[in-house]
Amino acid sequence: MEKKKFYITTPIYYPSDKLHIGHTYCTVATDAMARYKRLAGYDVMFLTGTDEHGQKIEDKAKEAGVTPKEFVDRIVEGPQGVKDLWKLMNISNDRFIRTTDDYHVAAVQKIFKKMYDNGDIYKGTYKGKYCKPCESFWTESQLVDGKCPDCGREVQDAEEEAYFFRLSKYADKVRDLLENTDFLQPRSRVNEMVKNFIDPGLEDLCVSRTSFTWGIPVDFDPGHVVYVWVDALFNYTTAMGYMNDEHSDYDHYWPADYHFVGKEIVRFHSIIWPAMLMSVGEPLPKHVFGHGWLLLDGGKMSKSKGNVVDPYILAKQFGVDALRFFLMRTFPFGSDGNFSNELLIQTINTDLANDLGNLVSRTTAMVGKYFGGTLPEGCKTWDAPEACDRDLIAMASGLRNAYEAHMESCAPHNALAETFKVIQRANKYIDETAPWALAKDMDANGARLAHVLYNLLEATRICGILLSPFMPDSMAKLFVQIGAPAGCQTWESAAAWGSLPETTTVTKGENLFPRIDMDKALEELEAAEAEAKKAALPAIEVEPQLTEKVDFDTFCKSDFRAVKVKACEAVKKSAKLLKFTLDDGTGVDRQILSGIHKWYEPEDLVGKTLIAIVNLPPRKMMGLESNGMLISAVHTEKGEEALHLIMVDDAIPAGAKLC
RNA sequence: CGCGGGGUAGAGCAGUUGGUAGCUCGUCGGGCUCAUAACCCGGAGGUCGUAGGUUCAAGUCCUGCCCCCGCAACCA
Repeated sequence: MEKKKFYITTPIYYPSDKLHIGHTYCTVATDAMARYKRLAGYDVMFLTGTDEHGQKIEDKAKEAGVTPKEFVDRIVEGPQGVKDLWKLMNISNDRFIRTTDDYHVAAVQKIFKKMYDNGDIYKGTYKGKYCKPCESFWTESQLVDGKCPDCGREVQDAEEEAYFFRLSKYADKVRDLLENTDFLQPRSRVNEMVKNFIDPGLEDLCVSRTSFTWGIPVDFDPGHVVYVWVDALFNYTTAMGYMNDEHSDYDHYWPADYHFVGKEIVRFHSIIWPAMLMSVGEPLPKHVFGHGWLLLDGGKMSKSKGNVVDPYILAKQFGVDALRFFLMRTFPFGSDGNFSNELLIQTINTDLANDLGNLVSRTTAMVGKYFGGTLPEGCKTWDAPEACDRDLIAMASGLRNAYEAHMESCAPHNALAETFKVIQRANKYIDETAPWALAKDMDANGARLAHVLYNLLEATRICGILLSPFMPDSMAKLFVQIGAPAGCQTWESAAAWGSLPETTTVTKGENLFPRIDMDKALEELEAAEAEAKKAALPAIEVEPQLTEKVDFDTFCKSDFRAVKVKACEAVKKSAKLLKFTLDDGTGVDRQILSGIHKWYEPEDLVGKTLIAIVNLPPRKMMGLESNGMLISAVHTEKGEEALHLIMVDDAIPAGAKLC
């Protein structure tokens, strides 16, 4: 029988900046779901990608002095870029689409034309507010105090020729889809969409722009580019081969089973997307799931607040699997959650180190200690099971079904909670059966002991299978440690108690999840964040040039001279000051104080030829008189001030005037 | 203003179709020693924002009010 297909997507992310923990959250969730479905025997297609067009990217690229394509290339393909991040996070996407890919561009043009030909896209005028200096259109609601949100200047009414999509035509059908099917999940999002957007009446959607060029051109009307949502939303189909020959599995995988999206773009996916698909006559995706946000200190995470969390730092510090697990275990998938480093560490310690890691550790240690690593034959069965045996076996055997139900309703946090109940039950089982007591008389209790340990390995194995979509690498290690061969790592075997061969050999390996020292880890995190922040600063910065002019005479009044350092010493009790004794060509030593100890040691400067301005009025510093000022070049490097004394050719005699 | 979400033990959160209020951390006490100073058991601690209502029964349904957060065309 052919396998059932399952097609799931993440949003395509907007690469105007580095991705943060929020994007990671969504992608990890999608990945866990995809892996779960593969485990359960589905033919899975998992798509992610990047949405690379639009004004903002055009602007950012200009700022960086590169072309838009170069700009997105760096963020998508470059070091610590999008693809790097997904590789690091062990994301198992089958395909990756970039909206700048040729086949997608061509397909979108065809799609646009198709909707134009069938009358759902028409040419009209886009009325809005226009800011002349910024050359930007704004809607009424975007304005800040009635002024341009970018520059704060006055805006004026303006019209622009644009194409519109007849969204209004599909209002009733979309309403029906939202209200009477389980298309949009969780259910609470339905109200939000209907009340906010459909009830007030759906307006036609502007789907082209002329105010910028970084987009897919409308091929039959030069000057217009396709507005982002037509461009972006159809990625889910073009990546499968819709309207292009790059891929050929559109018929196989479409419609998508799930679009996982953040709650802020639910609207586009639940209203505009179905409407456009209706227009082109293609089947609708089965479900859109709008998940919650990760909040920081109860507020939104954003670049402008400067409070984004960097997944690279966390993964490096705690491990990829621990981070993946934390994200899925802690936050109810449909609602917002409060992210904190403390919570992350606590979750890792409680669930992974204390409960799971320790369970594996104590179990394998005992099999090693009491049986040399291999349990004897016959340990699978026991004639007179005790209550705790039955309880553990029942819980572990029933786990897969409970887990499956939660995964099917997109509640990975609950699936994990169920799994950890079994792990906790297993730890308790050790206390109840007290294997160390049984081991004292192996002749009498050896068989019972072997059975107890077998039960523990089995419970662990089942949990390991069900945790593997969340922590693939760690569970692979776990299977090695408990001696579970491939045949008993399957979905089927997760519901079949007793799958583990009786005489497999356990290997006590390294700790799967080391316990984390909270204070120390927080300190290290802080340091890593500070470092990252520093690295993000511009490499070299210099003071902006002055625009105010000085007249020539004023300039000439400044007397710059070459001077030679006869002696130089640090000023006592001063962190910064160096005292220079200089030959300025007059025959009388000149003393100048300069606050540059941070950059130079006095002994290194003796004999150098420097430049000083010599007709500044004398000034006292730390009780010493300074007659003039040494000239240096200053700039900022990675946020730190840098300074270089101007040193000139030693052939220049002391006292030579600069002009 | 509108719309959405939230207000549950010291902190952070769960609570599906209304039926004895749970979890993690912390705290207090006990047990165990196989294990990653981990594990197991028990105690203390909540008038479930507030005022009403429906009901034999409400954190859970209805109404009013108070406080917090988010959204309003491209930040998951």
